[in-house]
Amino acid sequence: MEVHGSEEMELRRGPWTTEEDLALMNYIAVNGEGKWNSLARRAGLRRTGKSCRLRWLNYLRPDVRRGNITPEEQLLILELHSRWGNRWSKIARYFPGRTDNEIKNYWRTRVQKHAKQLKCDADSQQFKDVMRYLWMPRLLERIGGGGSSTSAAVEFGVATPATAETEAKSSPENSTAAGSSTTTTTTVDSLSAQFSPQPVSCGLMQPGGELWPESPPTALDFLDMEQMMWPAGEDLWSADDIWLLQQQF
DNA sequence: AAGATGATCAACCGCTCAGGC
DNA sequence: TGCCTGAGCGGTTGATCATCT
Repeated sequence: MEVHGSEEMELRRGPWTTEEDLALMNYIAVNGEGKWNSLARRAGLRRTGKSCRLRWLNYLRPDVRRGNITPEEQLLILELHSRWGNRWSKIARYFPGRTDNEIKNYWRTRVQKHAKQLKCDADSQQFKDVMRYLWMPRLLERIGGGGSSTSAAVEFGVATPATAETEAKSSPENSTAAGSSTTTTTTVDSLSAQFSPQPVSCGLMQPGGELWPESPPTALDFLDMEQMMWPAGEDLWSADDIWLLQQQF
């Protein structure tokens, strides 16, 4: 799409062409990234610096990972979002090769879709309970390949389907922010340990006083296991699931 | 077969912040 | 101190594709 205006303001918008991609990649390969506005001019691109930066970071970078979000990644997204909210870039640091845009899109399309199906807000406590007591245990089952989900749940600090109902009914307060934080801490700790046996400090403090890892160096190896890929088109929730959940709201 | 509807995701926009002058 | 620029973040939009009727 062309933008009308003076010669110097003849900026392009919309989808990038192959030629533009090549020009950007070639320029960065030779000159490196940064100073995006001048980079755009020197590379001969009629794009804003912002647009070039976004295209590079979200699409052209060689280490960008594309494809389905794995159950492990979904689990970690749920955990980290419950902790930090919509801090997408912060969350994305735990997913080597994934962009904040991709994680944000996943959340908006998949997670918020389920909240909508349940007729509740994705930020509501009700939905957080569903994620904690139903969604995450199911993801753990997937990760465990249908094996011992209970032991996996203990390891990851997530309620199993069998225990969740009892716990939720007997003690609703357990799912308050304070109650969740204990479980969440354990879960993120465990996930971080799983993904990053030798974490690199980034200066962020966990509640326990230990430093968070900055980027999990072994996560890519773990997450790249093809057998862990989420089957295309398969959804976590069946129509029956939705109906049953709706009865509880 | 065709139009309607929904889902996905690339790209844009507005805003904030940091650093240099 | 204030202004400018670069960089980054989160929210939103719109094009495209898939599915449904």
